Parts: sequence; C-alpha cells; structure tokens
Amino acid sequence: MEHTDTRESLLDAAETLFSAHGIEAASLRQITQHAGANLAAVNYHFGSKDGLVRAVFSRRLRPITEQRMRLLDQCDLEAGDAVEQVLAAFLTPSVLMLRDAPDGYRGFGRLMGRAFSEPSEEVRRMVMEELKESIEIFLDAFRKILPDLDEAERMWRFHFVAGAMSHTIACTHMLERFSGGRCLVSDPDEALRQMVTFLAAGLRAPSRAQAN
Amino acid sequence: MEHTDTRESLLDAAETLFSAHGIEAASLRQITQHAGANLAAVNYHFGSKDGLVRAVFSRRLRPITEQRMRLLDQCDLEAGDAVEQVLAAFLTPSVLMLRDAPDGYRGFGRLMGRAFSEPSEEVRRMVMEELKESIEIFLDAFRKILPDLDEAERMWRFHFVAGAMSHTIACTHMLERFSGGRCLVSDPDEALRQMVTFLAAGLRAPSRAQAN
DNA sequence: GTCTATATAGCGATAGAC
DNA sequence: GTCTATCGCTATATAGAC
Repeated sequence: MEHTDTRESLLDAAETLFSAHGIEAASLRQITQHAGANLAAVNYHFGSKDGLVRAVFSRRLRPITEQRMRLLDQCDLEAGDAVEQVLAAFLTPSVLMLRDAPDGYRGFGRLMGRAFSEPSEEVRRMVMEELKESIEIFLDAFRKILPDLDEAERMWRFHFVAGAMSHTIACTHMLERFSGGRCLVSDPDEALRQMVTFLAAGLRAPSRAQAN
Repeated sequence: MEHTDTRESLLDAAETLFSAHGIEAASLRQITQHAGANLAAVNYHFGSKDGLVRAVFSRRLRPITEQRMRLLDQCDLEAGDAVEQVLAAFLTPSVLMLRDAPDGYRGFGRLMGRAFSEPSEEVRRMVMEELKESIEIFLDAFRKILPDLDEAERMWRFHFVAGAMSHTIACTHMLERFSGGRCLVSDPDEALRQMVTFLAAGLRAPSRAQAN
C-alpha cells in the first residue's frame, strides 16, 4: 500500500466531514472536493466508502491503543493509587487526542464518541475489533487491583468508565454550554482530574458481596 | 393537531427504522412502506422528515421527564441515602423505557443514547431543549444534597452520570457480548443497582476543595 | 386524508482514455 | 494515479386527481 498525498488528503477531508455531518451524510463528492481530489480517487485508494471509513478510524485508534499500553506499562499496580494510575493510563490518550484534534475538537470528539453507537453495524464491529485487545488488558489490570469485585461488577464498572469517557468526548459542547464555561474539556488536566476522581471512587465502591 | 392511525403508525415505523439504521439512513420510502402508508403521508402529517424526527423523540422523552419529576418529588433529600434516591429517580425511567422498548431494546437504546451526539445539530438541539428543564431541577437537588462540591465539580459529575447512563443504554449489546452474558441491561433491577452503587460513590468523592 | 405521478437532485460505483 | 463521463439507483418533496 502506497501512501500518497492524495490518500492523506482524502483521510483528512473524510475525518472533517464525517465529524461535521456524520458518516452517512458526508458524500464522496463532498469529500473528494474538500480534498482537492477526483471523485474516483476514493474508489482507487480505499475500494469503497466503507474502506475509507475504516481507514479514518484506524488512523486515530491505533496510536491511542499504543499510547494506552505504554502508559499502563508504567503503572505501579501495587501502589495505593493504582486505581488512579490505571484510569489515567486509559483516559489520557483519548483526552489528548481531543485537545489535538485537527479541525476543532467538538466535531471530532463527536465522531469518536459516537463510534460505539453508530447505526452502521459494520462501523461498530470495526471499532470494537480495533479496541478489543487493549480493553481485555485493562480489565486484567483492574482484576488485579480490585480483587474484591466479582467479574460482573468489574465489567459493569469498566463499562461506566468507558461511558463517562465516551460521553465527555462526544458531548463536550453540551457540558461547556450548560456549565456556562465553568467546565472546559479543552483543558486536559482539569478534565482528567475530574474524571479520575469520580471514576476511581466509583470503582472503589464496596462490592455487593462485601456489603452483604 | 389530529391523531390518526396513520400518524401513529408512521411514528412507530420511524422509531423502529431510525433505531435500526440511523436517522439519515432510514428513508421516508422505507418508513411509509413499513407503516403501510403512502409516501406523501409523512409530508402531510409532519411537514418534512425533520418534523417526523422531532415527533419521534418527543413522544418518548416527554413521559420520561414526567416520570423523573414524579420520582424526584418522592425523594427524601434529608435522608442518608439521598444521593442514591435521586440517582434512582433520574435513572429509572430510562432503564424502564429500555426494557419496554417496542422492537427490541438494543436498537431503540442506541437511538436514544445517540441523541446527544447525533451529527444533526437540529436533532441535538431539540433533544436538549426537551430535557433542559428537568436537568436543571436535578442539578438543584444535587446542589442541596452535595453542598461541599463546587459548582463546576457538580456539573462534571452530573455529566459523568449522564454519560454512564447514556452509554449503558446505547451500548447494551456491547456490554452483554463482552461480559459473556454476565451483565444484562435487560434486567432493570440489576442494571440500576450497579449504576447507583458506582455513580453514588463517584458523586460522594471528596471535593478538591475539601481534599486540599 | 390519501393516492399516483413526477420534478429535481444527489448518491456510490465504474469503465475506459490518458 | 488521475481524469471525464455515465450508469443505475435512491432520495425528498410536491402537484394535482380523487
């Protein structure tokens, strides 16, 4: 597979227009025009619109997964704040991606945050495939540092972690407007601090088994 | 505004097809065919596809808001478990809606969970408008029972509550598959218990102001 | 209120010249 | 690798008969 300027321009344009208008609503005509390329170029480089969608997502998700794994490696799972460390490892790459989003983080965040609930089964499957392995590894880490939770509780709670993160990334605009500018997702340190505080407390809540 | 059989059939069909294929991707042709109505009926009853979308959402959101307010009224904000009570009042109507979803809760949940991050600005605005008032009232309740949080912290945390809920509703299928059936969103009691435990602990985490 | 028929426009994909 | 031209199809919206 060759990497040409056209190819990258198409990815950039597709990302921008998918973010702004949704995957379905962004047409190949708009995308190729925005990229300064010919309509036929998408089919040449990616085979189909579906191939383009896939390429847009993996270009961003792969580096996120790699960074997550690097950060997880540096965590001390024996430390008293192991929960906070592992949470930060999981959340930081997404929040930084948002800050560094190419065309304004709001639209881009919505695209990424929407990924799990996209109408297209194909898109959801692909995104899940891209993230599955790293999710399992994080679940293993939480199994180690939260041994009192039973398996189902741990999964529910990790699901809530993912939900808070995904919602924060997807709905930055809503939070910022609703809070009258008090809460700025664009400030990664503050966003991370708030998320880690809240989610660590949730993860540490006593297990039902313990409570009984 | 008259309520005819055709009108209701169109709303049912639209909800089903929006859930399954996304708003953009569901065409008026599919919807009217599914409803056993004529193609022109949508324009007659709702003016446009946009009007239909709006009607589909408000038909479900309005009762949810009403039920939330009723449940909130029954909460004892002085009680030791006020946080849990108010959380349950907020979460219960959504979870029950999911259980009672007309055509299988998975697709329907995705439609509702996606509402905040829909590509269409118009849809997001409308959904927000529909929920704004009740959100303010719940924020007031949390202001009363969590007085040590500063305003921004409270909003961040309420945002995470909404995120966990929305993600749970939108991505039931993912959690159920990933957990190998251990976590069933279709069991409202269990889902609520897990959410309330996790989110109450998060809301109760010490404020940064206190921690310093 | 419901129908048929159609206007007008956009879509993804591809063939084939260069 | 890029281009033009076009195929075959679908979309929303509406006019006008019933």
